[in-house]
Amino acid sequence: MAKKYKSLRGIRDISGAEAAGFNEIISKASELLEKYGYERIFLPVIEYTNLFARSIGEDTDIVSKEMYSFKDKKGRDISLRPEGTAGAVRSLIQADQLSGKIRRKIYYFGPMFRYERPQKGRYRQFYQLGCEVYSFPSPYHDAEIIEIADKLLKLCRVKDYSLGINSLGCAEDRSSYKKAVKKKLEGKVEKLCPDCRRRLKTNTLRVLDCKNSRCREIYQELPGMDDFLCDDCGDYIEKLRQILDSRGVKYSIDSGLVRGLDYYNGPVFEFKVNDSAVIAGGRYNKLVRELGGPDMPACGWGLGMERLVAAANLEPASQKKAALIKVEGGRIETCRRIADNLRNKGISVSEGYEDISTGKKFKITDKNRIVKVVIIGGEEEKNKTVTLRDMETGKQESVPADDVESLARKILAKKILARKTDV
RNA sequence: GUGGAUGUAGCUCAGGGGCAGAGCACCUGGUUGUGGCCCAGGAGGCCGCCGGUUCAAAACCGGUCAUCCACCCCA
Repeated sequence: MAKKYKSLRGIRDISGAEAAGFNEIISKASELLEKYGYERIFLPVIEYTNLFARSIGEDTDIVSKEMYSFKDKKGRDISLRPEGTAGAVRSLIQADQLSGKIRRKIYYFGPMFRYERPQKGRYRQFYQLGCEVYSFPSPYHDAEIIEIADKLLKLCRVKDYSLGINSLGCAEDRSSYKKAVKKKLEGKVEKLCPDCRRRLKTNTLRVLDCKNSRCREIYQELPGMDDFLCDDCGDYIEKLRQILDSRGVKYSIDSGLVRGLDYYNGPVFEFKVNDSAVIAGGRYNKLVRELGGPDMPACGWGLGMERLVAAANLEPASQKKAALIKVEGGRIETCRRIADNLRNKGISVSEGYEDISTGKKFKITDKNRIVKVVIIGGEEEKNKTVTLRDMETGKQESVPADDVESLARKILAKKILARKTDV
């Protein structure tokens, strides 16, 4: 037997209930976002590596150790995108969509790639849905994307999620805060965990996110970021809080929330379920400029599909389904005509023309959890009728073949329940 | 990148140096115009891969790859 091929490490196939969940979340999210004026864009999954290095930050873990990078046939350094924002900004600048525009709102969905050890809710190829607003900085925009995220989680019936908010301030605020943190910790470096000792040098603010209890104790004494915010940044986050309060969005201030991408400044936020971030984002006012575009502030978030599907309580997809079974004496033309008639009525119809026993056809129908079956055979052809069978009750009735209305009504009539308990 | 657990049939797993196993699923027939239940039969495996120890390895040892979990980090 030939060798069986396997998918790459951390790269999975998504099918069945999970795939249905993806479908449903995408349709809920895009409907919601479009109501707010966001337009979908489709972006490439590969870009030049330096786009990500420049935007996300050379020293971040994502760029320094988690990028799926390689050389193409001409030796160019390219990477599979680890997130969506860099490509979105690149695309808008390239098409000159930002200069002179007052506002631009976009959303995207697709696979992202990070070369990490796979774990629960974390894969090398994973899917993100994200949205972004490019416009003058107004806390109403920050509030809007947070509100949309909140609504989406509610639409997906996610239970027990929490929203944390923080302000990273502007570059000046951050650098004075960093200095203060370093100074305060100077004499205590030996007491910190090895990770924090490293972070202190490479990515100072990340120490605040440490889970180590001894580190946390030490950090209790640190001043908060909010003490270092300039008036503008302080007013901005305050205004955002007021707007969220007035819209009934619940949140808490989380001064340890620092984010792993360098391009953020100002407000940042995370929606968490069981300590795992499901939707996270913030403001990035300097990014467009950094990537060669005009001075265009922006904010946005990204959503982890695998994590959201796992946390969501979605209704099973609507079950407007029927199967069509041709038995001895039935004509394929008749079956096709009736199947199409029903499809025009919004019913999903699967036809089975395999040359197998009738029992087998019913068995397949049962396996596919289809409850309503339209049977067409010699008897029906002669009487110009079809037989409609309910697989749950076992009852059958005869319906005129071309009375599409009544046939469709009967198929949709009873809400189809889950299959009799599999005992 | 670090640590732990686990790789045996499609799935869930048992076994433990000497015949490759169970349940579920699958296929055929009983019943070629009727599924589930029942009965009878069947198919399916280099026991993850490579090497070592041994008369003999699925089992013991080493390596490797993969999966899961935790850490790091992140969505």
